[in-house]
Amino acid sequence: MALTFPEPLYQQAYKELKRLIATGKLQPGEKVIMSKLAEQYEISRTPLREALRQLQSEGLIIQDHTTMRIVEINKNDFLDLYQTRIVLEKEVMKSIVPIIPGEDFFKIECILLESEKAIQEGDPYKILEVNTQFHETLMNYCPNARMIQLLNYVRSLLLIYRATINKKTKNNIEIYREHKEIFEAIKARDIKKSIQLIETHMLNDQNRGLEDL
Amino acid sequence: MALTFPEPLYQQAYKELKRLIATGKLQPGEKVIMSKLAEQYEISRTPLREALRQLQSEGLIIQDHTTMRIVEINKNDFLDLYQTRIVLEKEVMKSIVPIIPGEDFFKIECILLESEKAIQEGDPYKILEVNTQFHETLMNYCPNARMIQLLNYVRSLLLIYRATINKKTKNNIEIYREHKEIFEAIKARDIKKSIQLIETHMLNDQNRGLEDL
DNA sequence: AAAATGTATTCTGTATACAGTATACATATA
DNA sequence: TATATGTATACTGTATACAGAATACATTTT
Repeated sequence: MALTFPEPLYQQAYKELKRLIATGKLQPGEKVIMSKLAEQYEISRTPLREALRQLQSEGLIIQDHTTMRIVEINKNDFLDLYQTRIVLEKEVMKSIVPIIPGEDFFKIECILLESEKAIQEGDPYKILEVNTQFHETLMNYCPNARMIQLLNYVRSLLLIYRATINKKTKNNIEIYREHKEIFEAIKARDIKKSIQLIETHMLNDQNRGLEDL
Repeated sequence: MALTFPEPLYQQAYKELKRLIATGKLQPGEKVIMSKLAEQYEISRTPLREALRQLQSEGLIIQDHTTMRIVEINKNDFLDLYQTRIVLEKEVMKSIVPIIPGEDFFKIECILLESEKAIQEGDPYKILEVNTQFHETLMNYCPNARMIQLLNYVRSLLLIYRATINKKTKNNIEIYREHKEIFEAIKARDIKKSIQLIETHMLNDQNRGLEDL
């Protein structure tokens, strides 16, 4: 039996803080007081600080001389992030369409089915999760690990915005349709169309988000 | 008189470590022993660890269970980074060509003149510096701050490779010519050509680097 | 001599202590 | 009442202490 080691606290703290930001428990612009957080989670400041530094270098937290804050939401930045995301998503799409193994298509079909189910059940948390899964599954076929890393980075920054963006059922159905279309183009190995569809999907996503900023 | 505060140790350490990596003093694959480094720089492990975590989240250092190492050089990764860089550089070029103010052209011309001078003097350190300046100056006209951030990130990872790549005089002249061509296209506000030239320049750069890997 | 075991040493992860800086609040001064 | 000053409190940056875990090396066993 292989013993499993508990994850170090600085990693746990990192994940937890990221979750707090993504779910809006830590609001944009909010002061982050190390000692308070440490006390709250009953860990010392040492591992917590390491977690915060990581978040800082990811741009989720900014430090102004000595006080840390959750990064502010701002429409321009949102647009910048989406513009960047689009460039990367298109390039990723270009690379994956020819190489996704045909026998893996059913996996993606399953995710789409899950998505349909989640929408019918009206479970907003699950919908978000499955949608994320759709993109992540596709993305991971990209042979360029650095491109994936950057895309993940941009997506993680967009989490901050996601926390404040309302989820409407109308949107969820739209998103589902767009995902399905993208998948069809991929299955047909149609690179041009896949790229065009992912771009449209991203622009729609951007506009859906923009309504709430 | 405005008093100036000493930079915190974790930031100083961060910069210093990055420098050590970029100059090859810390070799790719080398073990990073926190306690040794702390002793060497006569600081405690606490701020050092924070610096290391930052470098880790930037991908310059990787941790394998409990041991940290400088990230390994590897041809595939080098190509991945360049592919990513090309995508970003092209997009940046697209956005800056129409908006660089005409009255700023002389600034860029100055950099090119500096470059010429540095080549004649055969000062390899200055050549590198001026070349870097050329790209950074252009880049900073891009209104998308996030795109710049990502590009900086990719370029900072490429530093690891730069530390091991030989600089040949022949290359420097080639690079200078390519820069000059790019600048001419920008001055002519020729977006298509500028994009095409930056792509060629990047591919050449990649191949010049590849020779030494 | 090779494999297994025990032991010392090194290193990491974490908590805590302490100094110095910033902030907040009360009190004094105009 | 508004501004300045003093003082307590809170917070950060850094060093250090200590408990495991990993590693290296010596000793025993086969």
